[in-house]
Amino acid sequence: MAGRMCLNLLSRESSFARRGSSRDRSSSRPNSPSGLSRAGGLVEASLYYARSQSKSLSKRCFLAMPAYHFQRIEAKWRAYWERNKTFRTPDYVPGKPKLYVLDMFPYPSGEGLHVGHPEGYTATDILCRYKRMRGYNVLHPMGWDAFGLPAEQYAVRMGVHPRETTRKNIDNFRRQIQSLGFSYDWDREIDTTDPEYYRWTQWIFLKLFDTWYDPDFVWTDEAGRTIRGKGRPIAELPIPEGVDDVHSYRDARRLAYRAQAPVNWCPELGTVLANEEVIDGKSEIGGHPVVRMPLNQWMLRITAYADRLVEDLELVDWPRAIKDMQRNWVGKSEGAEVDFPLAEGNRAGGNPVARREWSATPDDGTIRVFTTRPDTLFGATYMVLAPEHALVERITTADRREAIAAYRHAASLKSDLDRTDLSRTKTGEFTGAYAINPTTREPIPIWIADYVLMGYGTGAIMAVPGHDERDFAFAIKFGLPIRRVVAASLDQADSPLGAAFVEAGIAVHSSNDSVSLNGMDTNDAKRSITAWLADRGLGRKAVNYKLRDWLFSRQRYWGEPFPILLGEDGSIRSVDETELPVLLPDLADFKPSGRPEPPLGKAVDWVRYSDSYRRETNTMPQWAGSCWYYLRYIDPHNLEAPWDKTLENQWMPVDLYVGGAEHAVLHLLYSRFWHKALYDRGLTSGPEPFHKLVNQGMILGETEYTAYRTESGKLVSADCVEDLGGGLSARIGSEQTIVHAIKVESEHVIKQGDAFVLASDGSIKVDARAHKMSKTRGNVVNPDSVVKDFGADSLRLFEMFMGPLEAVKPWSMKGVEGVYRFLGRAWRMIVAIEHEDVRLDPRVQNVEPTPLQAKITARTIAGATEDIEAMRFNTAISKLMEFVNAFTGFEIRPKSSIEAFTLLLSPFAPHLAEELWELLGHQQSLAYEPWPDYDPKHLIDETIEIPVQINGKLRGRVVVAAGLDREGIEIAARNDPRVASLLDGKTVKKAIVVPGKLVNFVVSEASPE
RNA sequence: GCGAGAGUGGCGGAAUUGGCAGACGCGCGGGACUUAGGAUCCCGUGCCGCAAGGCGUGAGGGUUCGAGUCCCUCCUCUCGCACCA
Repeated sequence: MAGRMCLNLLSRESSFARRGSSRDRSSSRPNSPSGLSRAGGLVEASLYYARSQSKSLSKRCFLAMPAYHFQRIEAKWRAYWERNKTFRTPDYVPGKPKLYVLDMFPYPSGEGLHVGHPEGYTATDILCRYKRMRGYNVLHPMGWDAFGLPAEQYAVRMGVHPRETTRKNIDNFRRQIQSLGFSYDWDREIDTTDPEYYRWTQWIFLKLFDTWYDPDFVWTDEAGRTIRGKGRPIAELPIPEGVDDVHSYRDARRLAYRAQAPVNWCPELGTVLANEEVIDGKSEIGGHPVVRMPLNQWMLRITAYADRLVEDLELVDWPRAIKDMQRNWVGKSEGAEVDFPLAEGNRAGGNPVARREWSATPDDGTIRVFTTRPDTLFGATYMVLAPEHALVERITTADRREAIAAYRHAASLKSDLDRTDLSRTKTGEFTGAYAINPTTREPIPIWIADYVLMGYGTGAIMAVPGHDERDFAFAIKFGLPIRRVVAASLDQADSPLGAAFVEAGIAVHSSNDSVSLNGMDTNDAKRSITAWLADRGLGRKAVNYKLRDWLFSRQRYWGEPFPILLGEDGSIRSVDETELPVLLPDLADFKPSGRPEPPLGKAVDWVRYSDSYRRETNTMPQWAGSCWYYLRYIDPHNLEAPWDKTLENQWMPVDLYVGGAEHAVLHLLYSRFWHKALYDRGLTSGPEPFHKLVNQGMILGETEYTAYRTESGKLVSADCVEDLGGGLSARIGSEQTIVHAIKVESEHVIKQGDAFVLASDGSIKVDARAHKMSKTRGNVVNPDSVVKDFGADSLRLFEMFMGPLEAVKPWSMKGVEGVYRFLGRAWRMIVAIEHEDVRLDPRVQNVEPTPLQAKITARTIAGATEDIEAMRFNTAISKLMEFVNAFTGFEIRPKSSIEAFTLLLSPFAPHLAEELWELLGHQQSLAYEPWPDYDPKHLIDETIEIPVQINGKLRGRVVVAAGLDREGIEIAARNDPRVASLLDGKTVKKAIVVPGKLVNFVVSEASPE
């Protein structure tokens, strides 16, 4: 039976298709928006229907013509916008305020777009379309972040040049993005791999190379802010007397410098990685192991800007979480540096803690430490050096040499992963040497241990086991003395320490013949002891950062070449600006060697610049291009400069920046750093690039129900299942059994209490959750298929209707159908469906709205406008739905209301709205039509319904005049029959009347009868 | 462990400053139109209850005439950081 039905349908469809195609030839342009012949509409529409929807929606009726044919409509208006350059943004329009709305540009992967991309893009597009109608000159560009590892890895795997794959991927991304009808100014499209783009990336690098940071320079910027510290031209760097090698002196102080540094080498990826790209000792991309090795690398001195990067977070309107992450990443901590003299130096005689001058670098006989708790100095009972610390070799005593060497060797083999991931059991070795605690003058043993990191502070610590958890654990393990020097109160000065007491408190047992901290609170104690140390040249206030300088070179092919020449004599020279861009040489073999020599070394002719200079063969990391792309959009075709300064001043800062939270500390910190360096050099007009930042939440796959089954087929309740690393297992009785996950359809699951269980067996709990979309899970939703089945407008609408933009939320195909139905209802509200051609529904008439209609229209305009301004697109859409629900019930639909609705709909579903706008008799695109207005008087009700409560419980409702006073409302409430009967015989102790809100009678429980 | 955020129907989610909990959509139930309906339209739908009514915003306590919203304690989940001295 079903089969026959199908056959019928198919034959009907194919006859339509035949008819369509014969007409097709005679009509000049089926997609021509201007050529929407009213008579041709039917044929055209059915042609599209039969062709493209037959598979997915074949059973949907199309006899009631013309239904909502999104494919015809969307193709038509995309072509219209493109042909008319509707969204081309003039550099400047007199009288129009500017608005710069930026999306994080995508990395064009081979996978194509996923539904997460259009989430942020739709949000910004809605806002841009809205603001254009509000009279703003809106800059809304798009481009491609196309250098980087994945393209190269893919190219290596497939044996195609990355230039080819990149071009193909960009074309595909552009096609997909354009299919969603975003109002980008495509004339401003940029591509970071375009030599005309990366020429300027190299140019900015040269600026960084030409800049040194003067931390004490106090200056006032154009906004009148006083700033301490400035990046200044290297030519202004003062060269001290007695410096012969000016070149080396300068090179060591540039913002871009070469240094031999221990780096994160990832053999699998064949490149070094920045600290930010290493997670738990593994590469962020791919999760490959990373080892530390010393290499000569390009570094960017981001640490010079650490303070300003933190302070200037005050200037921007960003989510608190992102600001916290950045602050955390910079990791500023204030404390003191303290010098501990080695005890061996003492043998020569003299006072080890005699008054002396503080030296910039500690001498051989001194271990310098950084501490945030100088107030606990009296409790330092031993010291620990990082295994890599330079002094270890020298101070280790002969009898400890072997053990120390073994420990250092073992530590060097450990990857960062081993050092952090393994249980926090402390290991270490005693060096045999002692240092002198400058406060107690006691000799204290010096250990090495890998819980002290060479990369932070001075690579050495004073260990205060009484007041630091790590030191406590170490002291317990190795039997080192633990001394209390802080107590919660004075009477606890001698109470034993069962664990480290790390909070602030009162200093105890902290005095010698020249200083006493006893009785001071922690803050005072810090100040006092720091002053005492400074006075003796033994210490000083100090600030430390977790932030490291940015490792900026990669041993890869697909990146920007450095505009740098290396001399035979080891000198470094920049390429002349006029020689930019330094083109990436064509290489047939661009595979990484697996060793730290970059593939560019294979371009022998390219490398050889002259007899005495060869080119730098490292390339820049992927972040380089994205650090400044927002500036290039402003002036994308400028051949003379990266951007015109007047234009920069006019457009910057970016007013709204929308993208994923995964860039919280990488891209967003790096680009702020570049922007500040450019600012210091007078190249940008403000200190911060992005004023308001919004992170869209991740879109998860559809909610899945998972049950668990043992290998013998027995079902196991989900709360017994645990993941013990290797795989899933369940505890049944006393036995541990391997289990497997099986997918359960939602109709076989019911809710019981707060858990889901199998409908067939309530004792078997089932996991219900949405997972991240991934290829392996097979839950990835392809926007192309959504566009094909439901149209771009439906996709856009659903992306916004799912929930708040910032929230993580699961995808739902049913939800897409829901908004698709809404668009269909909107269409049928305006378009006559009983005719064969596309024409206005006769109920849409040029008449005055009724008071009710005027009220609904005004409310919809007011509500939707407010919601769009606040980026609450989900509730804005629900208000449009309410409008449609109301107006489809009206037999007469005033054109003015219908037009207002169409304009309100247009930012969300622009294709459909343009089509309706044309149908309503307008010749031009609605893109610049003024946003609908309303008379506020329609928002005010003449009568309102007020809830009446008795003892806080809703007992009735009364309708009263809107402006009625308290007494009037109370009388009305008392007169409500139901309320009156409930109040009968009871004593009203109090009547709370909130005009316009509610009435609450407080009555005594017992009635005095 | 530290930091941030979030827990509301079967599901996604609404709910100015404390003032009618559950807008809107999905799903589900019923009906209409139909040869047919996975189209469309109409009605219903937090839970318990025949009803009257009662109970309901993770749990417990508090403030208040009144708490999803404010305060305290706890639980769960998500994200970020994680031996940073």
